[in-house]
Amino acid sequence: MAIKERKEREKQDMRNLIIDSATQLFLKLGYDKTSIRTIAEDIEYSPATIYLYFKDKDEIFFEIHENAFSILEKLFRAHDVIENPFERLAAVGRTYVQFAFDNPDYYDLMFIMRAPMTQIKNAEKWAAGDCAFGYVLETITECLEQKMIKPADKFITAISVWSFTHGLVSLYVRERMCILQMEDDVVRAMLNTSFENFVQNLKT
Amino acid sequence: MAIKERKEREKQDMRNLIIDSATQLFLKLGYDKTSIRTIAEDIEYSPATIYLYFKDKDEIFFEIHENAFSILEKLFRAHDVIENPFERLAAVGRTYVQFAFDNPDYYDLMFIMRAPMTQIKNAEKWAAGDCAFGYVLETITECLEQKMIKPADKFITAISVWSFTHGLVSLYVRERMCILQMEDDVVRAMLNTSFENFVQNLKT
DNA sequence: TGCATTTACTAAACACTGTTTATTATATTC
DNA sequence: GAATATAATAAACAGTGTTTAGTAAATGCA
Repeated sequence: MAIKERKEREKQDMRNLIIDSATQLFLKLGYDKTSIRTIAEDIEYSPATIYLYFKDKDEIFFEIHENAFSILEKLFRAHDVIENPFERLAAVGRTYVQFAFDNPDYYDLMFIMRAPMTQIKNAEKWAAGDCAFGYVLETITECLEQKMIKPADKFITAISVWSFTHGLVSLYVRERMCILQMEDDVVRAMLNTSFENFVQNLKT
Repeated sequence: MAIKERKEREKQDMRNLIIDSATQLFLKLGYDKTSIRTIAEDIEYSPATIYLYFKDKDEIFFEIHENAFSILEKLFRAHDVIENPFERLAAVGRTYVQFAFDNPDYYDLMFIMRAPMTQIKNAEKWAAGDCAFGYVLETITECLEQKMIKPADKFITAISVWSFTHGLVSLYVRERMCILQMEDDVVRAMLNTSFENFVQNLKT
């Protein structure tokens, strides 16, 4: 009975079709304008069909959120070749900032929006976030072992690095950097400078 | 003709009634569940009446957002008495973090949500934000003049201080600190420690 | 092959949302 | 007292996420 397997494949194909359409619409129109009806129209199915493959809208956006994390993780992994852990940490940070500038909608979904997080409420783990944070944590641990950055608890340091970088880009993404009354590229340059200063200050 | 003035007063009273109701509902039920209809029911008027006093929902929340800033500003001003600018900066930062912990909904509206910012799109200024950021900027300028913190551009330093602090609390408010898998009060303690470390590292 | 059952899908509805329009009742002016 | 201006609203519009009941096709079994 290969029918069961074919059905399984078709079910997965349909999920992919929905996710692909939702992702494309999300990046083009933003979260609010990507409604179940918009997706349904795009894939030429009725809105109700989508609910046969996903529990609710949040579940769709959790999947997009996970895909975005896998993109970021690949960008992180590209720095595995950097031997010096401090240089690797700096490179990962720059990649994080650049990713947010290049993909503000993905960044928003990954680190700011509430929508995808409702899926993890009182659940075991946030695997995708764990993976990205874990990468930073490992690199920081190496830096501490080799006494390349100021001695401190590794968790405190990881939280600090992440918070600082997230603060920079999230204030930008959510348009609070307008208080600077500066051109967009000037603001970005300042954020980059700010990040470089921060990283240098981590040094022993 | 004192009628015009009375009408003006009545118009302002009605605006206050709407804002007070909206604020109370927002703090109790959150942004999403505070609908125009909910507010209308609460003040015992029809939904359409609200539109005679406010352009749209965003305008209501912009006003709440401004009130929240005036609360934060008062808390900031309480530190005016601290002579040492570095100690003042540290105190303001602690107040900022505490404010976010105590009023997560206000904090969200002030620094994370898009809703109130649509009112300032391509406009002259974000007065409330300017005021709070200005206070930090002034304090940092004093610190730099008295060579109490590491020499750097005052804007870069202000952005850094704000970003770091915002990063800490916004990751907490938007529930990303769940990756730590720790009790809520432990997380808060770590965020406080992280902040104290950061402030100490600013020192010359 | 023919019939029963399961699966896949959808039209329509439900309960909401922000917002606008046409209408009515009240207050003010002349 | 009649004409005008103001204040408030009922009802509708165009959306939203989601559920329910019903249909048509594919599958399992005799």
